[in-house]
Amino acid sequence: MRLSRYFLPVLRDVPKEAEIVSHRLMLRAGMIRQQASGLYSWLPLGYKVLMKVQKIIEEEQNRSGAIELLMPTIQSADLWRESGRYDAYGKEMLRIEDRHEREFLYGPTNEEMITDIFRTYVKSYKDLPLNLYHVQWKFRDEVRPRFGTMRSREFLMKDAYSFDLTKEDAVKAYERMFVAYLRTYSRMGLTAIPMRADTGPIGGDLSHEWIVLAETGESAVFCDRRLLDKPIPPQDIDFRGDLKPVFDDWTSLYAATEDMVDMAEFEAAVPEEHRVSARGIEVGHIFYFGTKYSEPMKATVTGPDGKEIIVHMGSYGVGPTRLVPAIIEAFHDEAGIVWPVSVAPFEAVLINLKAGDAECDAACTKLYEELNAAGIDMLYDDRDQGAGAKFTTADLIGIPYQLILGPRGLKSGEAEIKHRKTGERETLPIADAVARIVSLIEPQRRNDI
RNA sequence: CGGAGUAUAGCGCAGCCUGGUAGCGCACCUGCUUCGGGAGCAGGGGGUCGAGUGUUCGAAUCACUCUACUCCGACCA
Repeated sequence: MRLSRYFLPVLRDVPKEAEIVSHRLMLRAGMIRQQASGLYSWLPLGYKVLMKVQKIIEEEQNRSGAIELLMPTIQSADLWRESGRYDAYGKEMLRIEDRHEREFLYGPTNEEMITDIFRTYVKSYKDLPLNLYHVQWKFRDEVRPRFGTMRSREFLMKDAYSFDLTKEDAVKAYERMFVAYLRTYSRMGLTAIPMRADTGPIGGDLSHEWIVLAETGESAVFCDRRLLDKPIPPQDIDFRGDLKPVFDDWTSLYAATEDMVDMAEFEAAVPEEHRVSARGIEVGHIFYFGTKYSEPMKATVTGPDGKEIIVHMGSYGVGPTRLVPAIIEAFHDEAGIVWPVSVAPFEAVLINLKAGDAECDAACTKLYEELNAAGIDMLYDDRDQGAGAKFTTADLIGIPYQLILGPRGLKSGEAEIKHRKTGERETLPIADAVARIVSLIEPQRRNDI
């Protein structure tokens, strides 16, 4: 993408409403625009990151055996009356009436709707296990939206729903999602720790919140430091095999949020030198809730013995629109965002230090085309601007690698590569630049971890 | 929902107390010169001062009402 033809409204001044660093940086980097309290437009740069995050989530869901579909944002009130949640949900649910005065709502979650789909089509135990998911906008009318898209009213969420014949099978489904989540966060460069969680209004008795440690986190968390270095299950892990050892390994070490923590238990379970008490951002939540919805909504299958069996369900949520700021909270410095390659809006930026100079333009255009051809997601800063402005923009929007070329380098036949994360700079022959950029980026795409 | 604030150009702000032609920086447009860490000079465009009502000869400024937004707290599958 040529920056001169892109839409990137970066801000020099920080809008005063933004308090936390990710919100400030998302506004300054031209990623989002607030349209009303808790409602945001995703501008091109932000949208690009959001879609990369979504893609990783989808890839890992698919790998684990979950199947993607898409349900509407607007749901019928009748469906929610069946589960009893229409009245129970309260003011957080945005209720809507259509022209025929029928009652609808903007979905805050989709347990009812997916259960309806399931009960319509799935009749035999032979069709289980089944895990259906979608990535769709949700609306929860939060009393106090804040922190930009971290806690917005409209937000994007991947929600998966598992259906199994028995609790034992449902726990296996839970373990598959558990492993998928470990891999999902890891591919985004995040260290997310599963913590025992309260099941809340959704109900059930097995639940984990996924927490990224960050100073600006909304809740206090307590865990064992050894969780931070645990290896992530590999790409070729067998999702049809026994995942209990992985689950047990991760859940054997203490980790709990402030709602669930018992300090005496924490201190007994974790040697002092391994204790971490910090703040964290919730970036996902998974539940097993048994027959809470399947029973009132009559989601049953016929079992091997011909008897009707109520299915056991779980739901598994992760929010791309919250993950983007969470990643920024984890990866930034004084100059701006420092994206991990796997979710960076562009993998590298080519900085033409003297746009308008015929030789510089020609050399940069050639590099740009070669990098595109090599499959690098490139931004080319061809604007007629001073070098300083270009460096500042590149740093702010956090592109992992800056390939810098100007008249001076052109004369000596050398280009420069700046590593955004470390600040390290390397000078190399222009002819080697493309191969070098490729060799830096490819191992960090994390498609293969 | 309790408490505290804010609202003036795209963004950041001054002006308000003490009523009298709406300003500054950045951004934007034109021209020239620049070009390795947010360039310089000159010229230029852009505003129902959040909305309404009132007081007044005259309201961004004073009074009242409303709305939006932010922060702290409570809340947060």
